[in-house]
Amino acid sequence: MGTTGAITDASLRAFVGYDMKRAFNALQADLSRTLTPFGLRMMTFSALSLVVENPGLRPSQLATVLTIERANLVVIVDELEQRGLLTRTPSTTDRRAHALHVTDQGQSLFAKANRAVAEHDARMIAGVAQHLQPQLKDALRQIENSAKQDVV
Amino acid sequence: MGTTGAITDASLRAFVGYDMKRAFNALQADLSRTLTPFGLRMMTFSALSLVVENPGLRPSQLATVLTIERANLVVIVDELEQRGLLTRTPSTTDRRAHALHVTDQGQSLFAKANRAVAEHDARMIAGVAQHLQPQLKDALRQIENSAKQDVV
DNA sequence: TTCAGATAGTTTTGCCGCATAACTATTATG
DNA sequence: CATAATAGTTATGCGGCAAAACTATCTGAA
Repeated sequence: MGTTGAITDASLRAFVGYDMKRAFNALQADLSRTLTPFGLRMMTFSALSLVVENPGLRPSQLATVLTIERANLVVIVDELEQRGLLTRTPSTTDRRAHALHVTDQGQSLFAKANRAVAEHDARMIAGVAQHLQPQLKDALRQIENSAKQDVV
Repeated sequence: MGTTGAITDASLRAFVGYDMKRAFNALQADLSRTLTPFGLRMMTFSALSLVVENPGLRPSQLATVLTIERANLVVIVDELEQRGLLTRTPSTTDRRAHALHVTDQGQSLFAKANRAVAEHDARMIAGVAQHLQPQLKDALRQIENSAKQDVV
């Protein structure tokens, strides 16, 4: 067995950051399994969702919302475009820019994937008391804001 | 500017997983800045903390607690050992195994880093109502468990 | 009006986190 | 005692992500 008895991470458990890392890692691993049948990853699913919700979105805007660099978005859009899930058409008003639109095929795949993700998310949060669920989301958004403002 | 008006991610915001990803990413970025002055990353800080708390821990046990593969722990321990923060000594009872111990220098560095991380963590959670903070941690641990059990 | 600076998209490169496979040395077990 | 299991290690590769450098285009101020 071990050294003497049980191993403890009590010191780290004092940090909400540690709890978040563990929860998110476990959730992410499980979500990946949910998305694999659709040929999607977290990032490609999120990108698809945002283009569905914001037709005509430009790549740079999408990168901003996803908080990743434009450079990294290129391969994501490449992948989705090559699979015929979205289109990249030149902008009519700005010849530098492109407009992103989801194809019918992309819409269809997204609808199915979104249902699966919704079910997955429900499973994840099921163990949290109903009345605490909105407060949990509020707390997470508050932490996101605290972390961003802390940059200063 | 944009396409028409504001870009929305309301569809993704319905998922607690999305809120968690964003919160964790922001927190992690900020925590990295906190740890940089100590020459530590999240992973090396966590490893150091666990060895401080569990002297004589074996690498395989450490990997299990950190939920990473033994193979990846090697480089982490290598790094900490080369910096003189911990020692890797042969186990007396099992000639395959090693025992990890933090050096005085490691203890000293960890004490300082731990204080900085504690302050960082306090800033992160400061925006969450005091009475909700323990419930937030409970919820995160519950989600971690839900995600792990969902593998089945 | 023109030209310097900003912006959009892209390519390249590299680091970090993490998984898998394969290997050696040692221990445990049927 | 032979086989299986375990501890540590090395090598390899993928995904997420950042930084730098480049071209094409747009914008704003002298």
